[in-house]
Amino acid sequence: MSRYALRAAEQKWQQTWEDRRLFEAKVDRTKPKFFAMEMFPYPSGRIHMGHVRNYTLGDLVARYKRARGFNVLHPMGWDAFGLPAEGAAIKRGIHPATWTYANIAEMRAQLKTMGLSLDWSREIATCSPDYYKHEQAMFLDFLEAGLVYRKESWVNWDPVDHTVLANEQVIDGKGWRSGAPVERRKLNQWFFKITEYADDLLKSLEKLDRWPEKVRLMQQNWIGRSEGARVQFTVEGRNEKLVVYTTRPDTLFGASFLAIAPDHPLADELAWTNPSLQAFAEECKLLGTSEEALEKADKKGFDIGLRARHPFLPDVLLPVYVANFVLMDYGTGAIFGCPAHDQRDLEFARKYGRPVIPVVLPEGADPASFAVGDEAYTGDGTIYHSDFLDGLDVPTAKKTVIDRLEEMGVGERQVQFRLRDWGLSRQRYWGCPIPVLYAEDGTVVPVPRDQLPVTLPEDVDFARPGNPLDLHPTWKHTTLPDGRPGTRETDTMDTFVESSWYFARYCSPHYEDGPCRKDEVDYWLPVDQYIGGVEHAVLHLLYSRFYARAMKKVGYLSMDEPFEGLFTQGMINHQTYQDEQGNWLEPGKVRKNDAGQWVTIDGERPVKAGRVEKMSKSKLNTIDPTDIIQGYGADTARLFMLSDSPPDRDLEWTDGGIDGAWRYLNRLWRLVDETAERLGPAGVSPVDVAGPDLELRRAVHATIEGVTGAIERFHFNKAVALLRELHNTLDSHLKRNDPAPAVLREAVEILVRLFNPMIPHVTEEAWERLGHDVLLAETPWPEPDKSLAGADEVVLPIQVNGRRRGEIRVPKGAERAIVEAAALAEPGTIRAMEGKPLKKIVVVPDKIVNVVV
RNA sequence: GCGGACGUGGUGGAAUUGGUAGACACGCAGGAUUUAGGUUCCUGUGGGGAGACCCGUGAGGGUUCGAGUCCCUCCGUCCGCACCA
Repeated sequence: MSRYALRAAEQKWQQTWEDRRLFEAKVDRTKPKFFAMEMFPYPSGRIHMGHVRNYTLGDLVARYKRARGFNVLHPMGWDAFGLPAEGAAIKRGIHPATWTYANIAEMRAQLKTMGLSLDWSREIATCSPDYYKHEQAMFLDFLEAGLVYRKESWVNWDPVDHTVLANEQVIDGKGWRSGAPVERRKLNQWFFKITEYADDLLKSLEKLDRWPEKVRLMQQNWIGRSEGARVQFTVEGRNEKLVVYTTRPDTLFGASFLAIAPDHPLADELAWTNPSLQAFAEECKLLGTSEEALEKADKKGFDIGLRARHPFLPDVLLPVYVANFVLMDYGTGAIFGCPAHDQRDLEFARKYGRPVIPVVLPEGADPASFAVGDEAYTGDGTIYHSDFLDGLDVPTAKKTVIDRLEEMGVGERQVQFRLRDWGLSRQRYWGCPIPVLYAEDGTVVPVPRDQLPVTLPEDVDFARPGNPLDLHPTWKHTTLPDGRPGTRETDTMDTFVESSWYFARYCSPHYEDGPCRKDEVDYWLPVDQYIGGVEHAVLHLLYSRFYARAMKKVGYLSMDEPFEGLFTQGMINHQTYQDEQGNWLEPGKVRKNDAGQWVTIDGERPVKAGRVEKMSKSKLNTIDPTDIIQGYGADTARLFMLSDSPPDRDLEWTDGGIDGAWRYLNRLWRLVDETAERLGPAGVSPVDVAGPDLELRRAVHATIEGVTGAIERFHFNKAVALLRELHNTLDSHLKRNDPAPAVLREAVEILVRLFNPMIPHVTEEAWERLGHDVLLAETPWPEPDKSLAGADEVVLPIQVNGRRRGEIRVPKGAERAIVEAAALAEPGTIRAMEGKPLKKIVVVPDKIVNVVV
């Protein structure tokens, strides 16, 4: 069978599956359901290797579960809103919709060549009004339920993309797409109240036992729960109190100053009359928030002249600073500084000459001489210098001091989260319009439901910078329900909103009357296995968990956690190449010369082979999946993706690897083709075999068990290895003797069946060649014959003092005395014992024997 | 700085609860078939030694009859978070 015949076979089977609507899912309460889902792609134009890996993994799971008798839902769609479409519009003068739908068509065709067991009848595109009208309706539901609100706030402004970014989208102080340093701006923004669920989102992580530990930890850190207290300070000459947040109220007696954020309301107010304070605050805001900047940044403060009274020490007045290291959006935007027990406070105190008063005495330290040097003491110990707290340990002191603050009415216990509400407003065109209107006085008026969807205008000018919706001459001007003139909200939603509920839409993708049909989502959800990249560990995966809760609250869903099982795949890497000038070179433009050195393919210029890195356009180390599928077939690409590297680890793309997969497919086909005539009739199981045939049968059934277990545990590389091992075993049987036809048929068929979820085309072709009428895709997963599970005899390694010296063959489950005798009689044992007396003999039944002398 | 993961041949990687380290591949070497080869087949392939054997899972120590696996110290690589009070 040539490679072109293989390509033809792939098309044939893809057509057959489609014609028979094999993968279209329906509710069937007689079967257990299984919802297999991979992260849907952004329609950028072409699929890349990351998609191939993702969908190969998901398809293996879906096909395997189907064979195991599950009613499988395995859908696909398009995360179709997003900024690149506007980029294309600006650059090439194409409307974002045109560009997006053309990309979808292209990528759908590419995906179809992979032979995925997808239910294409459920395909969705989030940029379609059929999708986003439900998103708008849900927005109004959330608004009524108090889960969405609007407020003026400081936002992360991306000066290149001209839009606001969520905190999650700011990486090292830079926009996650543009890479431009983010600026701070004050704008009216819509927010999802994700913090309302902060506690639940955190606690429920424990129940997600089929999620990677790493992802749960990242979310835990992101939500960032801390327990502490709010403490009020009275400020001399002012009426209102200054409230600080602290997790160390036990160190209150060590306080030597207060500090507030540069954008704290008090700082803002004083800056009006104090130009140098204003200058200082401006300087702080300009300071980058990048890693390096923070590393180098000095602790800086500005004494604003106010004095705050210590709540327990009426004689102590603490100076109030504006400090560059205090953040407005965490806690209250104000802190008390206790230099002895906090490193930042210490640096600040040393610089501005504030006293350092230790109040926690480390165990074993001398209270008379203990002093803090360059490092603050943050450990446990005994409280001292602290009046009514003296002698307590740290946890008890925290409790005691908060109780006292509460009694005095100057503070309270407070749980604080690092998580902030999800700002969803984006000043962009290609997104879901936020369905609200504004009266002339600024009052918010929800768009009446019978006016949904609010669709995007098509005649848009992308040439001018800024929000095209806002710049549109007429679109935003409209009439309020009561007849007064009004304007539309011109911001669109963050594109993470669409991906936060698409799993629910898949359950009833054509339902008109709401985002999802209750009976359908109740049957299919939650997603049993979700597969995608770890880069979404906090963004998408946290938003979706919030959204499921919100949808439950307004009555659409019955569950909280959308993804019961999560698997995060590794990246695809490839070697990088550079010429002498440092220009990146494509893999196809370099080769190894006879001396084994890398050179350019033409001019013999030397090439520097660099690190193996994630495939990226900028480093030109990408391989186009379509080229591989055209040249070697989808099964080859799929087998390569599953071989060798565990799916959660990075995979290095190599030509050798793809050749290896290709050669194996041919070897598998050859086995089927060459033995097909010698097999017994289909459907007859071998019985009462002995000798080599029995051994072969045992290997076959052990492989069924091994492969099944490996797939269940996502050890796909192991599953491939076990199958190749069985193939090797079968080959050696074929060479040494002639297996009985029924035994040979069983071995070949099991090999083909176990390989089917990985390489569905060639195995389907093989199944037909083996004389079956029923499609392999409709054939159940094989069951191992338990009676073949164990051999009668086992080979036991014999160790002497922990070193392997020989082996014995004994009946399985042999008595200890027999095993010991055989072990001690083994020539290798006798030699290694060197006549020394036996001290001890350890026998692990059917495993190992260790003789100790 | 904080949190986490990992470290096994030339390479990717195997090794249920501690029980024959290197499965399965890639690569390499030698051989066979072929007009040819992105072909197939055979043999070998952790290091040392002619050999019985010795040494080997980042380094060092420990527990154990037995450690890649468990404990301690150190080194290195990668990932996430980062002035979060």
